[in-house]
Amino acid sequence: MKHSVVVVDDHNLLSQAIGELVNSFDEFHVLYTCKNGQELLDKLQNPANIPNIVLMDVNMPILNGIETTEHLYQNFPQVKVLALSIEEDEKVILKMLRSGAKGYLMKDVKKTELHNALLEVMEKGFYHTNTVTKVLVDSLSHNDGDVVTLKDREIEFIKLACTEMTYREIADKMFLSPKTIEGYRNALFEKLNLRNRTGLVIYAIKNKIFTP
Amino acid sequence: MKHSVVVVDDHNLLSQAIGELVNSFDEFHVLYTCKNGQELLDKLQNPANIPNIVLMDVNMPILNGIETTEHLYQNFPQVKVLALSIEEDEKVILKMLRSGAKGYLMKDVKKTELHNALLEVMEKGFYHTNTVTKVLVDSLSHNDGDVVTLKDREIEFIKLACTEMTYREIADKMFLSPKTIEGYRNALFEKLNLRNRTGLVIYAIKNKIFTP
DNA sequence: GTCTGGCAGGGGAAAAACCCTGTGGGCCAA
DNA sequence: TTGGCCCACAGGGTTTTTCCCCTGCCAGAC
Repeated sequence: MKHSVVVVDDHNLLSQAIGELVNSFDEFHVLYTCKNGQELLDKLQNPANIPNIVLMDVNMPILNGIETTEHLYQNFPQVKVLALSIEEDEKVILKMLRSGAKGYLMKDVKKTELHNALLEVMEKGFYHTNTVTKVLVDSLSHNDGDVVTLKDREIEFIKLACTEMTYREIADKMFLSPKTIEGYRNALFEKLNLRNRTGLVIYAIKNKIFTP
Repeated sequence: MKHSVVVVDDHNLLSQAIGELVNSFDEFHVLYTCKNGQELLDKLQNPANIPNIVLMDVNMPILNGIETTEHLYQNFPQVKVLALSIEEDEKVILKMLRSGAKGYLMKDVKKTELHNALLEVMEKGFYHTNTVTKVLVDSLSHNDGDVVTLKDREIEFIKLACTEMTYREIADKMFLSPKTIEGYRNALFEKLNLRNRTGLVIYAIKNKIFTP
């Protein structure tokens, strides 16, 4: 009997196209496709809808790949999740794996590699490309002790610093003295290792505190 | 005889999956797939490789969808380009259409809509979804006269302004006087309607001059 | 010739960046 | 209870950078 696969991706065309691809493999067939995590969880209420493998996009609206994977790991541990993403961001990869994904595929993998991944996941329980393995190894040596945590008020400030407002205007908006704002700024420069406001803006965007 | 289609997308899996989808339509077959615009142009040197339709991703490395479409429009006008993208940005859509694309599909279209689009492009020569039509109509009322064009040297400056360098350091790097750099900055502030460097950084990122 | 555009400078006001000090409230432990 | 400590907040004062206005040179285009 063929192994069942569910594709979760918010882009209709992609989920269908990937589904088509999966169906072309002898050992697998697509049970159904979903547009987001919520839709998948709804479907899984019916035991007949529980697949062997979920091919999950990371970036989705409503319920994203990470949250959904976490939920699956808690409630349907028998389901193997393979993450599928264009993201090469270390943090995202690690988050997915921590959430319980059995593998992480870049969207530019070849058809044969997808086939391989599906086979290996069913057989060994996991599949990791070289890229992902490297990220994992790096994350060990990488001094991950300096996980900077920002306070709510600091984040609020950063967002305002990403506009054309002067610090004086930001101070007014936050009902604080300009001097206090300087304090926030200096603290952030210190702990994020930045030289000036431009650095702060780039940091904010990189870390999705502010989205242009 | 079936109409020939070429898929251009930097993500291997996606191009193959979409190819699979196209092959499932009776009236079409995939000639080959490419990873970027350059690869396509290379292929087209051989007349046997000229397809009826190109399904082109907009975001690609090396030679992007817009430039490639422009080139095709100049040199292979008989080839119909259908843009395929997750981007819903008005500007991008307009750019693609101005470059000569015959249609613009969001990547979340359904299989049947892709089929429709392919059929219509072969028959009528174009295919536009409601979204795209709306953008076109909007672009008429929208004052699109202020299409700001930036010079090469200005773009070079903007990129450096998106770092933590001071203007003096930027001047050194560009082998110019700090005063000249001020000139660039002031000209940009003026024509982009900005107040300060932070505004410039946000502008650069929004318009993909600089990617964090 | 004139005109435009890239380049460069002087001078000055404003903002940003970097010092160091101080207050008052909450919290914890002697 | 009290003294010590941390922390958000705020002020004084100074240097550096940014921002703005106005002028001038020179080469290449018209």
